[in-house]
Amino acid sequence: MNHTWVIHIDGDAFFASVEAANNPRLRGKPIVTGHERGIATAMSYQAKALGVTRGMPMFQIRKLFPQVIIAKSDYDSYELYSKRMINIVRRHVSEVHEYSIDECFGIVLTDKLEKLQEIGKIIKKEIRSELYITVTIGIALTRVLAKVASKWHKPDGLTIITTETADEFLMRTQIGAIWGIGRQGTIALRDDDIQTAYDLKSLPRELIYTNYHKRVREIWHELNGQKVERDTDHTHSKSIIRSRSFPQTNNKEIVFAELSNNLEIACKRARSVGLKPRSVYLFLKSTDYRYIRAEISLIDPTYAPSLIIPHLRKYFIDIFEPELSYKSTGVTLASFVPDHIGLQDLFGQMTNTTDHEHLFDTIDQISDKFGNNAIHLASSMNSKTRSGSFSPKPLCIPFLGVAI
DNA sequence: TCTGGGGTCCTAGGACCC
DNA sequence: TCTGGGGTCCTAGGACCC
Repeated sequence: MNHTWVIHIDGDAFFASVEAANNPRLRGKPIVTGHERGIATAMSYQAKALGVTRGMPMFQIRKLFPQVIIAKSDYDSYELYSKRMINIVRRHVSEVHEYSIDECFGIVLTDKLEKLQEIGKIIKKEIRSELYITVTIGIALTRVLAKVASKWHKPDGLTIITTETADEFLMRTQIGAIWGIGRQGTIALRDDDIQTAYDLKSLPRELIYTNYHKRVREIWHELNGQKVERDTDHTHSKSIIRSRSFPQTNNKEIVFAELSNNLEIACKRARSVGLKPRSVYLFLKSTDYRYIRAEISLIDPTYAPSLIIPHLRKYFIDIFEPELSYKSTGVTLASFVPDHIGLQDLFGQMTNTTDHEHLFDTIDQISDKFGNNAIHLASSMNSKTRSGSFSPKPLCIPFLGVAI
């Protein structure tokens, strides 16, 4: 009888590996990415071996490990490699679920362990020879178990967990290491004297159903080899968030500029995936951790920020409290409508958002050529966090604001 | 342990209605 | 008008992941 196996593919030190793949001189060297943020976002295994950790400040890395190569993040490349990696996986499995930029799940139907081994090996081989990066693969009957397997031997590993071998693996896996159980969950389960994945797996069903929430119940099933269907395909995002923190201020114009800038960038992303939001959420975070938000419902969904700005300003004025000091703002776009669906009003007229949207198509082309945010809304001018704000030579363009 | 940002999903609790 | 119960819908916020 054939079983449906889950194969989990996980890029090793993904961002750092892509840097090395793009630049052969970096291969085998200690690399850290995140130069633009001043802290390490990803490290190659060589850098990890030296003792570099996630979040470590760059100045410290430079001082302690002068041999480390510091690169700035190149998300366009990471996206590209991610797509290529998924395409290779797609050649060998019947179904692929994209999970994150460096991970995906595939489905394989077979009852032969050798076959699984073979598929795992060929995927690894093709990714290595075509992309110059390595991946770690975990195979098991469920996603949770496949994640246990891929954590087992990193980097460049291939581990299969079968029904027969599952208990050995689970006895040696701390509950906190299980996918879906975080800090709070670990505390709660430890209180019940559940220390390992095996302890959780072995609990009687009645106990799981009377004492625990949905998430733990689902994990319990998956540890027992029973698949829980859940949407892991994040190909179509349900929301686009853009937020940034900045040096604290109570200056209304500056805070609004940050908000406006976030809106512009979120809209650009929405345009790139062809999704128009119906809902726009804005939030302000104050230095005393107050979280103030508002929701805008758009009558005509649009990803032209110029059409949203007037609403944004109105709601912003409502929620802005001048006596507070702020450190962050953000914008969330949600309730998307695909942009190939033309919205018509009651009289069959196309809605009048299209002029603005065409304008932003053009702006997107200009930014592709001259860099992100070569052009931006005048309302974002005061934003300190605008990417590209270090570009030279301001250039005035009538009606649009200023391009830098 | 926190930093920092981009996401998804679930739950508790309030509002509202019958 | 109050009491009570039940259902639904929405939102804020928590938890988790990468």
